Amino acid sequence: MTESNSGVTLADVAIVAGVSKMTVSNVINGKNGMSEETRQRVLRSITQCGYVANSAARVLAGRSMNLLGVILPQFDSLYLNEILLGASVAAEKNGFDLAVFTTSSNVKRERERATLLRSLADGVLLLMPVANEHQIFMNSIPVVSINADGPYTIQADNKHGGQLAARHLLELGHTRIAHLHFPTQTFNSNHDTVYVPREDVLERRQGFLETLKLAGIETPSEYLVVCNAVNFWVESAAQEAALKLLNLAEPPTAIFAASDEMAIGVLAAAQIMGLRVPEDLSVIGFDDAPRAANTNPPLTTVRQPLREMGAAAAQLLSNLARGEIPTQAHPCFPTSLIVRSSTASPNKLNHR
Amino acid sequence: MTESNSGVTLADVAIVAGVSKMTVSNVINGKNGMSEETRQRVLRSITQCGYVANSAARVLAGRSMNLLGVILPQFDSLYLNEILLGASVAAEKNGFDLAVFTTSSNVKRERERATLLRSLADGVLLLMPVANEHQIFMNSIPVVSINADGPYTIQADNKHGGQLAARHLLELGHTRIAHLHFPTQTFNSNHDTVYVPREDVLERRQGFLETLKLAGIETPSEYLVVCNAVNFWVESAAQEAALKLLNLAEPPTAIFAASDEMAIGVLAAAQIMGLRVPEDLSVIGFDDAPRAANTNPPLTTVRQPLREMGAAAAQLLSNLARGEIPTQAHPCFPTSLIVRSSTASPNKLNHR
DNA sequence: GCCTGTAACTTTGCCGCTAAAGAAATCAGG
DNA sequence: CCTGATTTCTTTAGCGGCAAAGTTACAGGC
Repeated sequence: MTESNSGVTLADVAIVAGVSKMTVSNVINGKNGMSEETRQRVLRSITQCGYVANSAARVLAGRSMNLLGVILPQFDSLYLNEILLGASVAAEKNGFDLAVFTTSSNVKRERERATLLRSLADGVLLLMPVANEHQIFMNSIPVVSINADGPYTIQADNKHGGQLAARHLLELGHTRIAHLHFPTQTFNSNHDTVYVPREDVLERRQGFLETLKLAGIETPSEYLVVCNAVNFWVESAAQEAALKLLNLAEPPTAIFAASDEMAIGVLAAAQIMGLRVPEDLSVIGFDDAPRAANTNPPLTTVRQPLREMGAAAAQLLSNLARGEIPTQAHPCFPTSLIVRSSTASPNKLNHR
Repeated sequence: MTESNSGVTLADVAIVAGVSKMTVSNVINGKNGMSEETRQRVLRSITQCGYVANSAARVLAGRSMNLLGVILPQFDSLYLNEILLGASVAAEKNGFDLAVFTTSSNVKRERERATLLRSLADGVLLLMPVANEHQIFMNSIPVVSINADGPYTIQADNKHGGQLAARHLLELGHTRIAHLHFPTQTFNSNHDTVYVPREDVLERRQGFLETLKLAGIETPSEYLVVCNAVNFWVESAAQEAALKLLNLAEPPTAIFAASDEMAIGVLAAAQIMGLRVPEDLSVIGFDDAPRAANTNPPLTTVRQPLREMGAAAAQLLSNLARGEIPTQAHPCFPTSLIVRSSTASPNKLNHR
């Protein structure tokens, strides 16, 4: 019934239906100005030819695809996944669909995807970009970032988050507290020279260090470890880093991991070392990813409302795409402490 | 430095550089045939104007974007996530990037996205489609599906998976075994009439039931429950279904859930009922999603190698996109039993 | 019978880019 | 010095749509 449609265009359908291209176009787009008989004939011809519109041509001719683009490095991140979930729900509510592009943290690909979306989407959500892509979108479509810089951003109160973690461990009586964090610049798999500082990482660390300092605790440099998560194997990177920490002459009694995935790596390291959590080692994560509640033991963590933030980003983008001017360009979401079972007072007996 | 680039086209850059559009195009695309001096002048003009190419126009003019499209209902599925992970790695290895589109299980959106990708991507990975979108892609770009029908598919041995689950529970001595499964047709949020049977669900169930039957066990209809996962809240749907099962006059001593997410819902139901797993109730899942190892207790499950399957799909698509003819159009991956701690022999004393 | 209005189309032109063919200038060889 | 090859560009045409303006044909009013 349906014919080959490889190169079927409006023109082909028009010939079959015995009308002009324009009439076919009008039928497809639900305009009126043609007789019911013609409309039916055109519709029949469309099915007969197996016509499918060419989106590139449509876009070029000025139509919107009701698309919000998302650019992110990879899918294997609980953090990004939660944001994505929130964003997709909010986008749908606003009549937009999400088009998600991965870059593998490669500047060239990131740029290509940004270029593509610039002419295709009605707005872009830029997540953990490697380079500064804002100029690509300048004056074309709106861009929203999360926990990063830009004209429109959704922030979590990362500094407060760092403070919460530090305060919690201090209150439990810890004094030897280490911190695993992400690189303070974006990772770039392309060996180019484009790097962007990661404000969220810096602020989180700053809040943490400041709070310890106020309590009179100076954090030694070997207690501050960067987990260089090449290809996003954060868990194993954190595990390795934690093993080194725990083998120090003066090992920490508590570790503040910059993400729940890192914290899971730390839990694994503790198990390898035969340390009980929280008796021998307290572990606190960041994000409150869904898995955090199911770890063994359940993870104490600093929650940032990622779904809400993702939803807020999509909502902001939708508004901007419709030409509305938002009241807030940089909304900041609160972080909060979720106490579960991976933190406790340090076991004095077990100090080695 | 960089000017507004909202409507900057090749023509504008050409005027600034004092050359023709074609020369600018050639510079951008790394062709030769112009003097080094001209090339530099053009490059300078491009930066000066803040020119960014229009992808829609490029595509329309016949360029490939090196894109593999993925169409899926939503992001909140461990199953889809694992596939996505495998696919993105394999796609990158082949020089393609992934463009992932969500449909919210809405036929209209699904069709729109298919239409878009048809003219944009070099191949499409169709995951859990609501309707049969294959004709949209006919003779345009290759399509690969996973655990579904189509000209090219990646399959898991679902039937064998069902058999494995049944056999394992039988060997433990269970005779009252229930099965929670997905709807046997695709879910459609649009209230249209397009439905597609889900072969994977059917085969899984069939393998399960047949094995029980061979052991002389006839499964009563109230032991076969469909979890109608509207909006993909599979966990809570499964929890509810499990509660009903456990409140039957003759409750099952084991439940085979069609996915790990469902199994997690069952675990929650058991906890609510005050039943110990596996002492009072055995639970077996399907998929071997990453979370399965971290549940409480760790979940016995039937593994299907989702990452490998995703990777195989992307690899197959890459080959097809390059015009190669694959040796296998329907590779089938083995399923295997992963025994953890959520299954045990039924506790005779505890039979109520 | 002439003018006006409207329904039902068609024609033209352009969106921004690229492949292919054309043209002008330079250079080598006989 | 003429011819043919080479380099360095330019022109033309077309990808597949859509908006806007143009063209019929026919009905109705004066």
